[in-house]
Amino acid sequence: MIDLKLLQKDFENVSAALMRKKVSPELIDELKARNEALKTAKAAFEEAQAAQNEMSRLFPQYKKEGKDVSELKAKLDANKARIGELQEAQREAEAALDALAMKIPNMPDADVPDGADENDNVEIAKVLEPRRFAFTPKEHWELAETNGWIDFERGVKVAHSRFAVLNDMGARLERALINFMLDFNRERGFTEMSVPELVNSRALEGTGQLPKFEEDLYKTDGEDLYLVPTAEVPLTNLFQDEIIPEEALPVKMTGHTACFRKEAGSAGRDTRGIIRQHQFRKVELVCITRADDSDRVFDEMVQCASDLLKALELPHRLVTLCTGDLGFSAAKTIDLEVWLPGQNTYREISSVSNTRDFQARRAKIRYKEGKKNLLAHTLNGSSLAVGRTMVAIMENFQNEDGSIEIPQVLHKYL
RNA sequence: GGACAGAUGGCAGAGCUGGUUGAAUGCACCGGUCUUGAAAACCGGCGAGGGUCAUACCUCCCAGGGUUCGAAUCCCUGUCUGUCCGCCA
Repeated sequence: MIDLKLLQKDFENVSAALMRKKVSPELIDELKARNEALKTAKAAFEEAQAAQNEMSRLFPQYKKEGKDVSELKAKLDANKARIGELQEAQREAEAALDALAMKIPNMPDADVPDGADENDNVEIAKVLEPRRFAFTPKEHWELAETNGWIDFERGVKVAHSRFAVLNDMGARLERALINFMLDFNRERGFTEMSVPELVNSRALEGTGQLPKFEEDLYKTDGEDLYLVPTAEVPLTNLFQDEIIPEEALPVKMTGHTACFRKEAGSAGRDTRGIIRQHQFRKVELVCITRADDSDRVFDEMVQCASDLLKALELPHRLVTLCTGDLGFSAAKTIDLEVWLPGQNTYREISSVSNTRDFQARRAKIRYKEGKKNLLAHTLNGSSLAVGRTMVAIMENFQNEDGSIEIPQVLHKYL
């Protein structure tokens, strides 16, 4: 959630930032008005309550002195009714504000480029030269088929479209990649975690998937549990409602989960292959930092993901997302796009975001600095989407006969 | 799934015959005295959110509702935890 105090104090700049993320001026005005309405309602309610408390305190005194309490009681009864009304009004104001505020995205950082969509993202670096092929490189689904690594039909049979089965070497490669990535991250100081893959709505609100993006989530029937769309949700929310001692920061975690997404709104996109599945595995990085340390940790995470690709000998580029492509919770995001020779293009394989205190305010993640409790900064980044990494390996390491080499670093994992 | 017990500040643990109790006490932690230094001892501080220039003031003793002038304390519902039984990877 954005800082409503800041909105009140520095309306010009906050609204300008929100408008860069395409929040309408009307909505921003409404947010401000509702915030002020709540303040007014709260003041009235608390005033009536203070009066009630004060009068109530007279009660034991009166009794001790043997005085008649009936008049006092009448006054209290009258005020009590008023309190009820004022409380109701306060609650309504609060609910109205909340409903709106929870759907307002984070403010982009000042250095995030303006832009309408992904075409306006800004490339900041290229790492490794794409290999030159003496033949026309094939796309991964063709390679997967000839090598017998992926069974698309049977995935659909047991589940639904956009589900696939990995056979034999495909399954082993997936497992090898997960192990390799987790080890790689661990060596860089990230603590390996294994977390629930079903989470409650409070957690999803904390990281920003709810209330706005419910249609993208798989929900269990009759229970407040959703399948995780990313390990970011359980990992970040591990610290909800906590005040972390300063010396424990930064918290650096890595974990692997399956991720489940309905992909609502992407009908027809990437229907072939395993680029866009309802279920995929991902190794994630999540960090919680002091407010003044998140930029440094952000760079560290980007570097970590890039080095991982480098270790796998996969050419890629780093791209800063423009305001139009930035996610709901992110203040800044750098995508890593891997080169896919079969598709002759770069495709997203990792995405590292700094949400600043946006998620921390929702999930109440704080840290202690001296005597003060401050909102932490939370960051998340894929250490790499495993399925897309397999796609990248297939396409970049293919031979003319359709066989596939395995990157050197994975040999000991297979 | 059945039966019983419980949920209080960072932890432990009182209070639960309803009224300055936001909450005793111990530990931990922070500051100070003492000490060559450390420990011990002693003194002081020490939950969170809102509000205010700062006070005042309001809220929070799992959550929600109720009784009452007044609830951590009584009643109801839910959630979670523990123990025993059943079931099970």
